[in-house]
Amino acid sequence: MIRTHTCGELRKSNLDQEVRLAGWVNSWRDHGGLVFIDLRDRYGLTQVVFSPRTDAKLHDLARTLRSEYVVAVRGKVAARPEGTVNPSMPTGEIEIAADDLEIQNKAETPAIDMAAEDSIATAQRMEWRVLDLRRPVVQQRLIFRHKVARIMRRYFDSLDFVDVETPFLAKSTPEGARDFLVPCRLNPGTFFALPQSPQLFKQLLMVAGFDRYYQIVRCFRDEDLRAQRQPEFTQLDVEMSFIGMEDIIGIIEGMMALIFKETLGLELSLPIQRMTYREAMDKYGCDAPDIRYGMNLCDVSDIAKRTTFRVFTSAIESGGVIKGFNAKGFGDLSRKDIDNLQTDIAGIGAKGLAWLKYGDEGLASPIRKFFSDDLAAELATRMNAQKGDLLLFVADEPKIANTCLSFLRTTLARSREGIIPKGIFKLTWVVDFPLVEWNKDEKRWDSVHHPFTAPHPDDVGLIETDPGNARSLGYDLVMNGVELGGGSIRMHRREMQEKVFNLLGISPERARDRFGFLLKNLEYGAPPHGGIAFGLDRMVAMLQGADDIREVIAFPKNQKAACPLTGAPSVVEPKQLRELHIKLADET
RNA sequence: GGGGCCGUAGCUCAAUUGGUUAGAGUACCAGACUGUCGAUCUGGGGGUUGCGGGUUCGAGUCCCGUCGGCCUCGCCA
Repeated sequence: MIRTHTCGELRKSNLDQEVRLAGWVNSWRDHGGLVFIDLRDRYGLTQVVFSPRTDAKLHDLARTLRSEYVVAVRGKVAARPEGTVNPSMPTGEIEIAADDLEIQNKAETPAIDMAAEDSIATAQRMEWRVLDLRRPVVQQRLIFRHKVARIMRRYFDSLDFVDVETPFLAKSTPEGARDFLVPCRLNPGTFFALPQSPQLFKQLLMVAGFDRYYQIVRCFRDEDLRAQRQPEFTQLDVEMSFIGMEDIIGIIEGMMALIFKETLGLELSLPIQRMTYREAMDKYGCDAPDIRYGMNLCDVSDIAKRTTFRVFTSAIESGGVIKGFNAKGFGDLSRKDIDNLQTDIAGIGAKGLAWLKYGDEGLASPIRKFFSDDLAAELATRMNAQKGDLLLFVADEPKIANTCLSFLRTTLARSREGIIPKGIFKLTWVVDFPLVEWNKDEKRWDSVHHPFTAPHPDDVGLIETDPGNARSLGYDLVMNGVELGGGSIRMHRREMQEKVFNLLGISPERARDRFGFLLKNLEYGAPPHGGIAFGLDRMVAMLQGADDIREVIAFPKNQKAACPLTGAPSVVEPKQLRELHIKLADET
């Protein structure tokens, strides 16, 4: 037996036991006489001491130990002498008085600082990910992830959900994100697609009568990356039959409460609050609002209309709105700061940024002269402006105004300590999403959620008369301004599904080609059903206060979707391509 | 595809207005040291300032290009 105990478990109660430990040299302290080694494994650190009095040869060998050597030691658990107890270590009351040492493997000097808490460049860490993963802080994040997944599995199992695996080699559905394609040797010229999600399969499982399904499953999307986005990521996927939105919400709230309780020891107060999509857009300008702090958006079109400021009045005349918010306490921003903000939102499409500061003599700014005193007072009251505040406004079509103001609100809130409370989690459901959204470029209606989302029963009539105002039975769970998961009740009748495909401009032929297997099966006894999918990476990262999901993925990709550790993706042998009947296009 | 930031020792960073031989901490190597635990002390090695070009008497610093990394918008049904 190489080890009898782990490096995290020995205590005073083990005194005088003869033990064997194995692990990596976390640090070494050579006193000429005594040599101290902190031995590390997944479970913790234990100090090993080598004395020349015990065995001179052993002591000499111990002096050659260096960082990250893999060693096995044998020795007796000893109480540390008075005054040398280390209270910051769980094993700090004891040490191993070594009487044997075997160097299992030497190690090159680590390329990254193994002791660093953080602040190692991400690129360095990812290139040396194996060493990085050896660091206890990094290991703990993955272990935390394991615990979350285990809680989910236990929870759904206890509620009679069945874990069913669905194919990775699936059919391409070009309607959504870009697919990763996989050529099929046996069928020249054809390709599988890696699933963007198991959406269609889980619906088919409902038709098949599985009733309650869940899966923790990898999904693939060939889109540009972000800190919150990887080309392959993990979803908790859930689908249920004979239920409505309230059933799903209830089940998920139970799950969230359990996760909070068992991982962080926090009581999540249920039910989780809800807001409509409209309310989210009105107050926060986005569909995933961060409700941990204020500075809510406010429509002041009615006031702006009565000013003599052409930018405002003409925006309203052309169907736009004037929205803004009170950047509490940001009255000390300089002209340059505000110009920078304006530059930022110009990239989103804003034509300008109007502002007023509330100073010693009330509102002041270059545009103050367009406001009568009464109007200025009305504005100040409406926006609860006080001395030291900065009022920011965007005049534009609602979508652009909302996007810009939402950006400004979050940017300013993040720029100063104390605005966003730390260490708290604020959740909200967002419901009553629109069914579809007008795509200006393609001149068509696109699904807000996906093409299988059922319309709100009260709004079915609007599909033909006023699609833009039809609500869906979709719902998102949002935490601290990030969408954790989203789902919907699906259409289980073919006629309704075809009606929506028709609205989306998906012809019967195309629908049959892409989703024929779903449509056909909907005619063979599809139960009412619905579900939800959660971004596991995101959830786990946020629960640990990490803002990059790479922190909770063992081997993540970089921003160019490449694996810095293995070098994937890479070119392949011409022979492989020939077998797949693939010829590369000439490109320079 | 658009916009922005960054690239200096293994790692984290510094280097005045463009000005002498590019520094510090840490890591590494050697020596000293029997109670350290971020050990300490003494000494040492370590650089194509990502790469290429340009401006200049002189470039880590300025300009152009390129490569790499990161952020962001588009995109992500």
